[in-house]
Amino acid sequence: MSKRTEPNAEPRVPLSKERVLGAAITLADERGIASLTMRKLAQVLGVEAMSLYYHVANKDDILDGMVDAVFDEIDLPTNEADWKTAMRRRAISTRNVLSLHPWATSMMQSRVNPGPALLHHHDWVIGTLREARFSVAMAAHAFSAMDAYIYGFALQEETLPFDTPEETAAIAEAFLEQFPIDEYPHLAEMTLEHIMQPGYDYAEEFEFGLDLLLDGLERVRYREEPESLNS
Amino acid sequence: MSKRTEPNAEPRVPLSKERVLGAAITLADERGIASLTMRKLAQVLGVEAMSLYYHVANKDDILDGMVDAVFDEIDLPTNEADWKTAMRRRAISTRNVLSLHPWATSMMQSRVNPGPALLHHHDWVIGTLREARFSVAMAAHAFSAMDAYIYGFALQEETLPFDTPEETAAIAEAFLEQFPIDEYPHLAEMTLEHIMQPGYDYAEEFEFGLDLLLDGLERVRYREEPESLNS
DNA sequence: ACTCGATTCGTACACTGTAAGTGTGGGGTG
DNA sequence: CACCCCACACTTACAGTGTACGAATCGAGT
Repeated sequence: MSKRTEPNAEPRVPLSKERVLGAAITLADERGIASLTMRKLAQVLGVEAMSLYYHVANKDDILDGMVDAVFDEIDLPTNEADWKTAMRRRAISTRNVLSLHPWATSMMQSRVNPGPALLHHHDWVIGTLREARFSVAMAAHAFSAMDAYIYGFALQEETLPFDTPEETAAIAEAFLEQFPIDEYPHLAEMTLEHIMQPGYDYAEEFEFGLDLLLDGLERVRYREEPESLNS
Repeated sequence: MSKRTEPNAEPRVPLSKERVLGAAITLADERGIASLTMRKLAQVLGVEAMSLYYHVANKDDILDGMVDAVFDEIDLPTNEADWKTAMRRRAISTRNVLSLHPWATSMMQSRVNPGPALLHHHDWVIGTLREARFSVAMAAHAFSAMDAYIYGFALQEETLPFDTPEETAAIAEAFLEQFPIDEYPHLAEMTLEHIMQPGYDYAEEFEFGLDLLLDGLERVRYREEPESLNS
């Protein structure tokens, strides 16, 4: 008791919703979303748990804010003539952001209260498609397809038990020793001949599927109804 | 005290891992994954929480088992001549299964210990692609792209705040009243002209993106390296 | 110096997963 | 028939969670 008026104490930055959200994101990034508890978050901020509730309604409010902050990190290129290039850059930026904040992937779609960054992001995507002469219906289809792929890929990546190519090979090897190879021959083949090969990097898969989708969208761009894709 | 030897009592089915997993899945389906606690699960089974631990190592063990049970529900067509039809049916079945068990989507990729159903599933997918003369590398790309899309779509669908088209329109309307339309004109346009239109059903989006991907894969089927997709 | 609103904190409660130890009842053996 | 045994179920306990409620403290304006 008595750290009252020490002159050289911290400048005593007061708490704020922004500081709380920033600390929450850092904590989730570094220690995982499971470690994000009100008490630990307060500790990081040099404060008691209940103090947070003055700036934040409840934990869900924090999660909503974190998601919107992540949306805000996504790069939305301006003055990009080509819709495909714009979408490609947006997709790649989204994946980069999500791999910086792995906990976010499964939350990005699920938070109920959309924040301003989410709304702006969605508006930008739809607007870019519309300017490229996608019909409203087609833009909706394209948006849905692209984002399903982007978030699905991030979900897979997030939950992969390895981070680097070297780690991948090591885990694949350990995996092969454990399980009955002859029962799963194709899985074994792929593990041996592909995943364990030097230079394999799962992250490179992303652009393959992305370009598949974008090229497909280019083909149906002026179509009103999807109907038959086999031209 | 004293329900000892009542003749007409329940047949006294003993617990088992299968019964525990079954009850866990039912509970998660009906009340949400957040309601799946050891105590509630035990209660459903007419038992105390700690009794579960005789049949199950811990809660993670239950989650692993649930995921594998869900994989087992996915329909893997046999004797299907066409790889594309086989993959299409597998994808649609997966989506159906995931919409029956919404909690599963974000867990399917993340559980660390793969069960037999997961291994068999993956082996079947890779095998089907290999038989269709996809190279190992191409099969890996195709697998990754398809599953990213499937799980990403399920993730979006899971977390949509509405279940039926009518509900969708109602929520979209309520949404429009709340937010500054002129700040997000494209979002507003899509909401008004597309989502709120009678007959709109988000579920129909699935096959659009799926066919985009499958047609794209058909085009690159015999290619060794993805490189340039624009033929 | 005093007050008063803006912040922060202490205590408490219901709920979580699960470690460790205590029964118990039905089937196999004598 | 009595016995025992052990697979199974239960009791108790603990550390950790989010947060309701009310008290304490700070700092700026008079």
